[in-house]
Amino acid sequence: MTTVRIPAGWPATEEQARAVQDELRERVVLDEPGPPPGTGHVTGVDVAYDDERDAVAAAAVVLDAATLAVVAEGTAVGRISFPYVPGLLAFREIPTVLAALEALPCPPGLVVCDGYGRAHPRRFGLASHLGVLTGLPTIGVAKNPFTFTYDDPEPRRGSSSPLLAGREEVGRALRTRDGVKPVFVSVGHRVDLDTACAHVLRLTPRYRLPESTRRADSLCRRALREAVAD
DNA sequence: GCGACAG
DNA sequence: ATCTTGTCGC
Repeated sequence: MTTVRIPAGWPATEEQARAVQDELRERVVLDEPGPPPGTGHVTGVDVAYDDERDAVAAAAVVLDAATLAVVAEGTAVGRISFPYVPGLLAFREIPTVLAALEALPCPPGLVVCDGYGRAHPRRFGLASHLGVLTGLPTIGVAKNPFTFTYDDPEPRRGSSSPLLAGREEVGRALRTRDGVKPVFVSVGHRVDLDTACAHVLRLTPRYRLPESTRRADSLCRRALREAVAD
């Protein structure tokens, strides 16, 4: 496991952070379909916090996209780099997530983030930001609709409805299990929305949340416990 | 002006 | 995110 330092020049204020988003947003690529579902690698990333001890841990778990078997894992720990501010989540999560990705022994393929990509007040959520910084294809899968609106999708797994910012479709409410609350999918970088949803359905053969994020979630919690223990 | 608000 | 046991249900 690697230890991260907060990058030099990392934004210190909300105003600076928003300015970074406005600049990097220009580099998002939205006109690529993305990797074909069921092929190559899919990597889940997630972060856990101990605000009390100013500690953060991130995990990246690489799955074989066809079998969902774990291929590789990477973790990183560090100090909290930014407070939680809705719309600025990336500045809290990205330094440690980048280090966890760099700790991997193999290419991550598609990266699945816990949160949003295009479904964001300035259309530049965590998944978009991570995609631009790494050049990797990324998508966001969130558990809540944030400030956006949607009509409840049909009850069957696989049905979906637009996630709307006014009249603009910024993502999709996607039912991954029969009769269970949908997840909220949006594109990050170099993936289109239909392909993103197809990936999420392949990643949810059993549970509401993608296998990638479930695995990353348990790994980063374990990494945080172990980091705080010594 | 006052909430609401990804993790 | 995180604090947290048992419990209802498939």
